[in-house]
Amino acid sequence: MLSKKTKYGLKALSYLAAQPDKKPIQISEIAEKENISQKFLESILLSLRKTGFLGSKKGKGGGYYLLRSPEDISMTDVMRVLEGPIAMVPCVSLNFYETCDDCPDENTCSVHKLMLQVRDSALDVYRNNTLKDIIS
Amino acid sequence: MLSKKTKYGLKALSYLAAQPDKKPIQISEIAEKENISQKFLESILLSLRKTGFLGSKKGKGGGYYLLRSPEDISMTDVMRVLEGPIAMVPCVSLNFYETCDDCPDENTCSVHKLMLQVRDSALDVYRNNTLKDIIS
DNA sequence: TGAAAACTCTATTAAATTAGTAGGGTAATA
DNA sequence: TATTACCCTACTAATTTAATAGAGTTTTCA
Repeated sequence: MLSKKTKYGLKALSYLAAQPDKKPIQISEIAEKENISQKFLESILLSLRKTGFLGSKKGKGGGYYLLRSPEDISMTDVMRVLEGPIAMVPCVSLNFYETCDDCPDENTCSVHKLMLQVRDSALDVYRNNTLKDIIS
Repeated sequence: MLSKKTKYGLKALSYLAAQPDKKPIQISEIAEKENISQKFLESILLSLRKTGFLGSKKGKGGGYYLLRSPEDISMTDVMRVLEGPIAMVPCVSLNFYETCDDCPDENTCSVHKLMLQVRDSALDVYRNNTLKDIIS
């Protein structure tokens, strides 16, 4: 299941991408328009800023804004930051790989085999979608 | 993330599918060979029996066995029983559909748009894999 | 220059889910 | 008829999620 954090993060990014210009948008505006708890959204936007997706401006007239164009923001990167691993098991994860302690051999593991395909198909989708693709 | 229930369920089904004949296999044997807590596995096998994947035989020489051939068991059905919805959000689920209470319009929702593709790609994988496919 | 606006950070918590554990009960077979 | 093995209910510890609270800091503009 997609976490609320990811869902809200995607909505916030989409909201910013849909703006006509690059002016900073206040957290309160995004929270209200997208029906998100403001405090929760605060922490999500903060993590998107720390990972290079958003910039922020303090003080009056401040807020958050996209650092790159929507067509340059891949869903692969966004999902990894917000949701974590794309793989459903660590033993097929590209960026968060871990061995299964209960599994003697990955190569003969049926779960491994299936989840590898699921990961690849999900990656395909994320790689073929930028922020621009999902807002139009 | 894939739940342990699903992981163990898949492993148990694979173990049964890999048997040379259709003799009942005891829970204790599967639990030991696949490194699964026996009591936990009990509850998983029970749910697979109730949903028509497994049969069981009581008494001495009893155990669990597949009711259908591995090539007739689709991963789509197995995943829905073990893991639940294949979709990552209820608003794109075929079998467990629910509206989002925070979302005014599905058709313009970027999350909806992305997750629809992810669901379809996952479904493709599950539909193209039977139990036989993942054990060989 | 100072007050308001807006971001930043830490800590806490309530609810839900997961992954088991415990223990008794029931049915079938040799 | 005793043993084997499935069946069922209830409980619980750990983890994660989704906030909530509240204080603090920085920037801007009048």
